[in-house]
Amino acid sequence: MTDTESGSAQPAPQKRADARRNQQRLLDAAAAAFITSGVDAPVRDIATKAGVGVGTIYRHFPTRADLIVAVYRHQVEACAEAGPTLLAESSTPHTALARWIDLFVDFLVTKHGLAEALQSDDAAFENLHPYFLDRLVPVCAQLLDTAATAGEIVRDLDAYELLRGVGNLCIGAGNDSRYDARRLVALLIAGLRLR
Amino acid sequence: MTDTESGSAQPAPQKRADARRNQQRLLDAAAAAFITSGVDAPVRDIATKAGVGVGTIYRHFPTRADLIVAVYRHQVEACAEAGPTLLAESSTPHTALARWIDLFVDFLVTKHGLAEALQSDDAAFENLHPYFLDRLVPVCAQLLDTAATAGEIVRDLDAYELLRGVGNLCIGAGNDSRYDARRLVALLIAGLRLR
DNA sequence: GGTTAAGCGGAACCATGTTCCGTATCGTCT
DNA sequence: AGACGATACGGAACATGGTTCCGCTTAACC
Repeated sequence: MTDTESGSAQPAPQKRADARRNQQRLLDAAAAAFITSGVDAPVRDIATKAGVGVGTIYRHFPTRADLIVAVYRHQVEACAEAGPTLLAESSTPHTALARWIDLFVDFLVTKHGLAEALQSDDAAFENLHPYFLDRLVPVCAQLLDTAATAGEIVRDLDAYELLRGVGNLCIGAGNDSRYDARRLVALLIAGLRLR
Repeated sequence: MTDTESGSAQPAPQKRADARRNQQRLLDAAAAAFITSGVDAPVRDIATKAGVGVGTIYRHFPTRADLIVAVYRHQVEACAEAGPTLLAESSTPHTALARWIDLFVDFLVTKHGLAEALQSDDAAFENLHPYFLDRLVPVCAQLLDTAATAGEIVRDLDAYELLRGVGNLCIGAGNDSRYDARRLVALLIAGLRLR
């Protein structure tokens, strides 16, 4: 699926074996660290866990966002691909939209601190926006548009704004039993409905 | 209103003049710094702007939250007091609720980074939650309860959750013209309505 | 085995928050 | 006025975490 190896022509000079090995170790260590300490686990910790020096982490993943993207790429892809599927399988476009948003929320609340990072304007996370947005906004837009065309929801909200809103609502879910992000997201989606 | 001076008895030994002067300077400098650099403006910057040493800032405001609270206390009070007033003046409880939430949103989006800080689990901001919540949750609860009793909105959402949700939605407003927190908050409030 | 460039490690540097203590100043008492 | 103790001050020193850089290692190829 990705553009690594077996590509069209020459531009893949095949990295050295130790480089590939270290990259994998870093991904594993980062995934583990993200679970225990959240997505802003100290760089040194991740490097130590992977048994490499800090320099190596920066060589493979220049910014923290690159590392996060690499770790979660599969899941984001899965979420993106679920959009059309749900649209085909659900009884109404609004149902599909609601279910898809559920997937998105699940993804965010299970990754400690990811929602925060996504909204943060910290330079380290800057590349996170483009990646998530490029991949998910079109999917969400299609769901919104289909539902709007079916006359189920209001028209004047674009996918970007909705995704950011949902992402924002997910901030701090998980840390606080009195706050249930899913319920608020559900209210937001309910607010979209035409009455 | 506050419990400073002219109190009941002995426990106010009257601070030294330079201490009071520095405290005021710090408040002014912090207010200015918060506008230009957000609520996490570097401690040293604020101290320099106020013409004092960093030690002085910590003596007067042990945590950043204390400083933020001191700077914005008036406005939080005003917001809290507006609750009953709106309830008395508005045509319906739901209108009062919507207007009050508007005030709250206005407050948050005009203070660069305050919404972020409010939701952050950073230890430095820990005292921010109690203050805001103690002051505003009861007000919001009364608005919610009145509207629910009037049969205008759903019952199963408590004030804490709503305020956190609205606070979350305000994160990053102001930095991004494509994201309009007010619109999403309005949708959320719309989602509360019984239909 | 010899050569070379990709890759590595981690010391060093920078930015920030936080603590601590020697010194300066205030307020008061004589 | 002068002295004295308590209060408050400043900023150096320390802690933490991100980021850079360069001398050394080693995989890959001849």
